[in-house]
Amino acid sequence: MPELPEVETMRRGILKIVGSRISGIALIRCTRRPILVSPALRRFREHAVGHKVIAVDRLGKRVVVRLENRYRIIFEPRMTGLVLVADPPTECHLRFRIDFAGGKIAHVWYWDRRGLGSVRLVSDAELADQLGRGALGPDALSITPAELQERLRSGKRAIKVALLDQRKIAGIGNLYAAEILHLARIHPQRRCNRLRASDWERLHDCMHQVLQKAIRFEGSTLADGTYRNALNQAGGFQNHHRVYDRAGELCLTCGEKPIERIVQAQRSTFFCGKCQPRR
DNA sequence: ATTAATGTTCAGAA
DNA sequence: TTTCTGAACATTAA
Repeated sequence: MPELPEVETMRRGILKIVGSRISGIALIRCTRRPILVSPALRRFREHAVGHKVIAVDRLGKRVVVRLENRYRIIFEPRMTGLVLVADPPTECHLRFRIDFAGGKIAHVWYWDRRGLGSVRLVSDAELADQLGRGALGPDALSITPAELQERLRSGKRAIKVALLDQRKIAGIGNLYAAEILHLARIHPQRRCNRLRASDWERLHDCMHQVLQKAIRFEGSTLADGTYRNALNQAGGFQNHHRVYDRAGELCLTCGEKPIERIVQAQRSTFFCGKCQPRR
């Protein structure tokens, strides 16, 4: 499930489209519900086709393709979406295609098995408006320690749940929340308003370490094998998970207690009771 | 054959 | 204001 490191890997995988001109757009109807409806498709044809890409950015868990005309194409993969430049995992869940003229990359594909994700075209103004309303908090890789503390500290929620709130901080999902809290030695059920300044500092530092390392390994491809990079290759960070999906196995850090699994906000949480003490 | 589980986001409710 | 719940979806495991 693409989180910040996976989406960052997708972004890097299509960086070579910068400077190329979009020559066409194709909607691929692979299931009863298309990823776009026809007004959106018309908008794409009107404002994206014929225009050059000037940058590829990332906003939390979204890939943002910036065009010369102040429009942006936003890929939001959610659970099973992939942004590809070649070889989809299967033909049958291809949803959308962008064609480029005169560059190294001829096509960018959007593939999505479950179809919960989206591809949207928004103007700079619309995006600024959404961000202005606080739809997304600061990105987990650019947020400062002070900002992190300021935005989360007053809440009563468990820190694990708060880290998943994209309006507070953008980019962290279920897997990386578990890994970050384990490295930071913070129990996932500790309430935000009970964390001390030193906890916030450590949390910020560990968040950076975990995310950067995961990006270096091009993200995590779990047992279901869904996540792939833009070249349809598996990531490697799953081999470095210390708690995620390891319930019952001995903690790799202390070697003394088995990893526990609990449910918070209807999602699995994994942690070590010894390395991540309550309080 | 059916049911649960998976995890992200959003709408709507508490 | 903040937090919580259920729905959207497709596929697999039990």
